[in-house]
Amino acid sequence: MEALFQHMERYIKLREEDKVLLSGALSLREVKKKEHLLEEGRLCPYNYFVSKGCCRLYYVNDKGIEHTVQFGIDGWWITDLMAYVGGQPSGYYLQAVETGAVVLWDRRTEDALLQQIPALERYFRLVLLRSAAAEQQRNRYLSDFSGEERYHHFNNSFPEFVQRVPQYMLASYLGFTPEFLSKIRARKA
Amino acid sequence: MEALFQHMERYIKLREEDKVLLSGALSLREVKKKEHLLEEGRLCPYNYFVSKGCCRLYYVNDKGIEHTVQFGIDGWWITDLMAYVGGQPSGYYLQAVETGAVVLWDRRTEDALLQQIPALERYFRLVLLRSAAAEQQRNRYLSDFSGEERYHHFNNSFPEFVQRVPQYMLASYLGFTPEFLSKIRARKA
DNA sequence: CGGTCTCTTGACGGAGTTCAAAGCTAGTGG
DNA sequence: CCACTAGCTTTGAACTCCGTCAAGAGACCG
Repeated sequence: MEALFQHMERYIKLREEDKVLLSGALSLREVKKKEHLLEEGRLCPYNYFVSKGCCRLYYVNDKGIEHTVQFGIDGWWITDLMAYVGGQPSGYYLQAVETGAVVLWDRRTEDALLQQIPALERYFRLVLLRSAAAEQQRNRYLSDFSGEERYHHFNNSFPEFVQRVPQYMLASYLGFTPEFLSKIRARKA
Repeated sequence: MEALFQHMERYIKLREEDKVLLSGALSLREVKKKEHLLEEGRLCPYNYFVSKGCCRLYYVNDKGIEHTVQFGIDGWWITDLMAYVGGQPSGYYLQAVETGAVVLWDRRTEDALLQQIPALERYFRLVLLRSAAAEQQRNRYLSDFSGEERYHHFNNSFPEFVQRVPQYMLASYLGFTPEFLSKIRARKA
């Protein structure tokens, strides 16, 4: 929870009473490695702030193949936005990649909190601005680079992160099969 | 400009004085077909509201191939978010696909306007929420469907829009070459 | 240890690209 | 209002990246 306050204070000022309000309204949830926070077909009234550890958002296509669409590490928000906004059943799974903790932001208490702490409107606007910008960037990498280029680029940009996740998750995030990732690595060695 | 007010009023209430403030701070710009609002290498201190017509955001890769990353029709915001947020030179082009008009939202007057009309924080939060959700959706289509499936899906979803844009733009948006689009169409006929 | 994930390796196949050339369309100026 | 040109679309052949399938080798956890 403290991690969330710190994150918020990078963008807005929080008074002590705001923190009290937030502490009362939000809940911190510990998650074990591989545990699911959301599964396909369920409603998703939450936005998740990764306080500690690492989560991933993925879906399973009709051939049974997993596709990771987002990793969320410490200090990122992550959720199925369509299901969060629209209230329909989700088409995604949200899973803890590592043991850690998330803060649950509940859509059903969102309006009340935003009224009591108007600065949060600004906070979420800025957070969304950055995540939309990141998505735009990711789209560009996915469409412009070859699989091998994406791997090397990602590997150079986040060398420590690559060690933290299994290769099949990384492959599905980078948009190719685990077999192909294995072949890239064999070439480079 | 009136189109923008209507869009804002779908999410928040605007007082007459707010509209006066906005009218003074924002500018409406007419654009001719094929005209560029932003070019690679330039700064991008604007967010663009498409008031009438259709714009597209694209980049050119090192082989000289254009990739359309977003279409913005009436009632959508469109810009290079990285360059807008970060203030670096843009890596994108923003071009009018049809003759029309856009409203320019200037980052340099953003803070002042948001202070004078706090409800706008909420408006932009909700707009960004929806556009981030749309990007998440688009990512899924791009990674999970074959080129041919994407074409048919898009064609069924937006049959009237497909008529409005040249095929090479559509192909680059759907993630394949104009030649391939031509072959899909030949198969179906 | 034993079983279940995870990673590697190789042969084959297919979706989509590249290159080149020809046909078509639409905008522009005379 | 027609003719010309530049840009857009079509078509085909060769090629490539990467997926699929299958089988085996590690690696991790109870």
